[in-house]
Amino acid sequence: MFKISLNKNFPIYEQLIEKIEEMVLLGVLEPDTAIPSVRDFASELAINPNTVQKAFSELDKRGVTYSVSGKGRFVAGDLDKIIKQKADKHILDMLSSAKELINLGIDKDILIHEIERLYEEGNK
Amino acid sequence: MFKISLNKNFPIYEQLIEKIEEMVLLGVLEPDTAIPSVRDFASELAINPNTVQKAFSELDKRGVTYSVSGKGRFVAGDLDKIIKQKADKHILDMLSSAKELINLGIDKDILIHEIERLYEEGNK
Amino acid sequence: MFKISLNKNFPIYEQLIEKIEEMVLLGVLEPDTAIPSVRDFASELAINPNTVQKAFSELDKRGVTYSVSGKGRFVAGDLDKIIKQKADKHILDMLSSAKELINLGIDKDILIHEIERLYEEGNK
Amino acid sequence: MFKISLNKNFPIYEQLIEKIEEMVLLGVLEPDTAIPSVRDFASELAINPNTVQKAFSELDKRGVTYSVSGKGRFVAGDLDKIIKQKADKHILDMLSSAKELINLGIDKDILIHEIERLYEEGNK
DNA sequence: GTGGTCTAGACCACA
DNA sequence: GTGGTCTAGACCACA
Repeated sequence: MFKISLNKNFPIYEQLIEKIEEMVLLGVLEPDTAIPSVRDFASELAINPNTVQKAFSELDKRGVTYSVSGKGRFVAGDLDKIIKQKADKHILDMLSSAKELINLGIDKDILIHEIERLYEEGNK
Repeated sequence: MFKISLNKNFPIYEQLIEKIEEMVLLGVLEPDTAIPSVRDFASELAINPNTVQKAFSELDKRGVTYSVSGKGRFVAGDLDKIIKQKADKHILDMLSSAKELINLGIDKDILIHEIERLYEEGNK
Repeated sequence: MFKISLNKNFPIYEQLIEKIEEMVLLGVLEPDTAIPSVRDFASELAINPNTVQKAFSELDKRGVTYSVSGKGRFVAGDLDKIIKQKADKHILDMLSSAKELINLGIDKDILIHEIERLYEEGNK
Repeated sequence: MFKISLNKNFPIYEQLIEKIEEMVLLGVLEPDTAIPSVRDFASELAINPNTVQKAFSELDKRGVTYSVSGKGRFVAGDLDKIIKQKADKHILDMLSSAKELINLGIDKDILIHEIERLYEEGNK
């Protein structure tokens, strides 16, 4: 499915949240489709079911998934709002880094050039 | 001096490291100038001296400050290398956010526009 | 496990770092194997858990070990880089002593003879 | 005269001991010659007289210097024993580093080659 | 007075 | 149970 890193400072349940959210937002998991159960996830990734449960609860809270008692858990039908929120957050993160770079005296053009380079690579 | 947030996910000693490093790299604290003692810092911010000590040790290790046994702690004389490292790290952070934005389908021009706006604000 | 000296000029946490690092680099502790917990170490050696924690944090930072939140601490999987760094450091130390001996007028052959004797002893 | 580094972890009084001892053992300061007074040293190097005093006491204890009350402090007349001790200590240090290198699997020839290179450089 | 180390013990996030 | 952070307070080397 995907890899869990046992790296320090990055809790497993947060990695789970991030990766599942990513798969949902990128369309790998389609809206109103069922996702694997807590047990399946746990045994597949060899991690504690409590950890999976914690990640799922957070995904439900964020509106990325919803659970139907007795039937399982599904990808949310309307993801637009979540994508919007996510994008806003990343914009803020990006500008926060950019601000630090301004403070260090890095020129604007260097930043813009780096971003354009990133886009070009993505289009290859 | 500056404010410490008591958010559990942002340890006090890391906030200290970040804020002092920022003041040093921005030139608020001048090279080879003494910084307040462990005890002064602790009482000023109403935190434990050990917590300050932990932050200071890390700043020493990073080369931002150096301690002189029995005399106190001083801002490092040569900060160029550290500024370089810091800038590299921020570039990577910025591109990481930008990459997420690409994946979400945000157009390049929006990112660049945001960055240009940030620079303009800084120049007001 | 091993002995801790209470010499004031050789902090306990540094002794811990050195001894654990040695056991790791010599292969006594195998890669990706768990090492005893902070609390076990502390009670075994009759020292404070904080002191063990300090040593462990440094070992993590050096890449000798890594900690998994909630699960414990493990020997790093890839030690090659660290062994290389360690060897470089010891070469410099050795040459530093050798240089002092040159300055004192000790003949080169005496040094080389001593080193060859050391290797022969190791091969017995 | 010489430079004092305000580096962490290397007390000023120990730097003094090392540098004066070096000058004596290398013959820069001749046997039974007077050395500068505590006051002269302190003002010359801009350090605390107590610190100089502490270094001088240690040098006396080691037999490198001797003080004549009312007349000052002099380089010892017979330095052979001290040179011998110093050399023995450096041999042990060198072998200690060499031993670590053996443990890390470094070949003997590399060590010997490094030492020979050091001697050649010294003879240039 | 200044930094560095250590102990004792509490509390929290995570699994 | 495991690691990480923090407080309170002691003691030491150094200047």
